[in-house]
Amino acid sequence: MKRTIYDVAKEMNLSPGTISKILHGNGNVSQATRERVLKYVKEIGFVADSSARILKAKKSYVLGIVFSDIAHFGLEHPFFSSVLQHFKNYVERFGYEIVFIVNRIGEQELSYLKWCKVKKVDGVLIVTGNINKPNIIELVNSDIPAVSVDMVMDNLVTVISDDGMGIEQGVDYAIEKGLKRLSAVSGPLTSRAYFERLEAFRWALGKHGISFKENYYSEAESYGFNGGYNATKKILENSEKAPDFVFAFSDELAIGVIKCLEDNGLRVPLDVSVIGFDDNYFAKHLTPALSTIYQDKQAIGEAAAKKLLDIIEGKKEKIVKVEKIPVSLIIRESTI
Amino acid sequence: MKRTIYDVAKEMNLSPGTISKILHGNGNVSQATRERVLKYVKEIGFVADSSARILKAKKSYVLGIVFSDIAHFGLEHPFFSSVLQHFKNYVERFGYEIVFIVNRIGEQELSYLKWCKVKKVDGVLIVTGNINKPNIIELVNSDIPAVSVDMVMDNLVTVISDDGMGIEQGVDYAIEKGLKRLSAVSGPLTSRAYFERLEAFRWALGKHGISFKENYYSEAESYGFNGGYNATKKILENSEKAPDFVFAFSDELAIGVIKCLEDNGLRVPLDVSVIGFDDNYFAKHLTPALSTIYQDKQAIGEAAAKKLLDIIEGKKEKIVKVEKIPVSLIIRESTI
DNA sequence: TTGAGAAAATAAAACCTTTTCTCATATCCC
DNA sequence: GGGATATGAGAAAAGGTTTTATTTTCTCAA
Repeated sequence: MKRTIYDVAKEMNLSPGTISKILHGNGNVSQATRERVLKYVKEIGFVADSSARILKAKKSYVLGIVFSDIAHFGLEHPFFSSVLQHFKNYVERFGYEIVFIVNRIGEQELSYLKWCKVKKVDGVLIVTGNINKPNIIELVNSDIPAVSVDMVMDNLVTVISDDGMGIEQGVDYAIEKGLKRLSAVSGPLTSRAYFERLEAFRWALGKHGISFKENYYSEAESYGFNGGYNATKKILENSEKAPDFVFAFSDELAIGVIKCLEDNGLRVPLDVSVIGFDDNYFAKHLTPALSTIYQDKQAIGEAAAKKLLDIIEGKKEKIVKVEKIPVSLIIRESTI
Repeated sequence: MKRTIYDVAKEMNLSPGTISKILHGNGNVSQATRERVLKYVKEIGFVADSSARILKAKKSYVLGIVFSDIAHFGLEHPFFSSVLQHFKNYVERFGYEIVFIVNRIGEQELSYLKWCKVKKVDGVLIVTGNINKPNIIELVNSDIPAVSVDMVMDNLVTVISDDGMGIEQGVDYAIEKGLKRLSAVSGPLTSRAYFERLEAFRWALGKHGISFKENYYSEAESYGFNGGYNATKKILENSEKAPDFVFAFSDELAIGVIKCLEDNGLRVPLDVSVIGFDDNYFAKHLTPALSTIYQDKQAIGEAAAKKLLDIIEGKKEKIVKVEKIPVSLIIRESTI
């Protein structure tokens, strides 16, 4: 009962080629037949077979997603999954669908790039903090349109939050409130975002004439709660006077930071103010509700989508290489 | 520079058919040539074109995911995204990949079923609380292998948490602790899970000789924080004596419940104990840390994957129609 | 009426596999 | 040694589109 384009052609006394042109191409066909065919096609609900189309046309309307090993969070990662959701929504409006890139097909193993070629994906979105995988480097340097979120590389178009802006806002706020002993807890610096936030933190201190003190800073050995907790412990141990402000470079870290502070008899925000980074959806439900830097996941996802579609459609010239999405400081209860 | 199976055949002095058989089929070919070809193929990194393969073989090794409109959460939904992650991990081990089903291809709109046919997906996973969409019903009643999580329908294989077990454990615990005025806050009953939890709650009360009191129960008008908050308010207003236990049928609701309780001068857990449902990853970081029913997302995702692959591979007989995954009670600080 | 040129439609090749059927060769048994 | 059977490999069709080159049809001016 499944119809082919050939059947449709027969039923309409036309050739398959004409039907094809009407459905997808833009060759010469009269307005009259075009409308007639469109009407009929809609009526019988005909849709051209996808694999045959891809085979011949070498275009799939499929976008590959590299979404791997993000701190072993995968799809559950609150930031990346949100970005992906908005990316998905955006591209679907333009008839694209998304599929996760894997490194095998059936029994055969292959590189990401090879996979993309074999699948004829039109482009890829790279969502990962992990920059140094040969698989990804190969992909980025290929001719496949690619956009990344949160990962900066030569010749790779990227959308990121304006980390510098966020850090500056947080530090400015602390200064404004008269806080003196500003400290910071970063995630592993192998991640670009953390690295950049640390740089910005140094810079922002400098702006206010404060010198960066090693003992008020600690790099967590892991991303989550434990990382934040242990890093804070280290700061407390290494400093005569406890800090009165700690900038946690992610909300997850912040939870650990606060817990550690409290375990050491310090009250948040009375004794020390804490600011996180992300504004994950649980931030507002913590006690105290977490002050944090809001990252606009929707803007990021959509900007990445737009850029990727632009590249695919050949509008290369108008694409700026790295786009920074503004962030904003949200003050809740974890700061004075 | 891209090689076809025809090129490979030529280079090895064989026919394309033979190469194909070696790579994927299982026809008659001698061990010697098989090994020779396999070696060469690996060496040059040849992989057969996907669309041509799908076109001819009518099998795609692609699994469609219906993942729509879950309370407008999408991929960010902590429960479903986790289940999906584990599903994905499992099927990838067997050479399958996943793609999100959408309701259009390029410019053309189509039903989920049509989409699956056109794309030749081998099976679908339905991840949604929303049962009554014609699109989904049509899909379920088709000949496409389907498995769902959290959605029970005739002739649909399903994997769910053992909601009854969870509720019973929670109620048992409350009774054991001597709590007397047990109340419950449910999410919208249009969702099967909530409906079943409510049934179980009634039953569990009965088991202990307690009658279900309408004024100690409230159905939230939405899924999240606000839903829980307002539902609790209603209970407080409708009852002479405040409950000393409230079973929130999700962690998200529980946050609202606790907030409302506290806003009304009731201390958790001193005055009233609260138990949630899910054990989302933020549950342990709330204050007080939330006691809750742990749902095993990994077991659910993997069971669903296994079932789907079984159906696809024709092992229909050995499939039980609805599989309930055990849950467990986790006591933290929100209960006495 | 004719013919040039534009517009519309067609025919057929190409895209790259898989699979069925057939053929050739090797193996076996009496 | 000869017929029967197994085994390995190939030829060719089929799968359903898109696209290029070609033909047919139409329009309009001379």
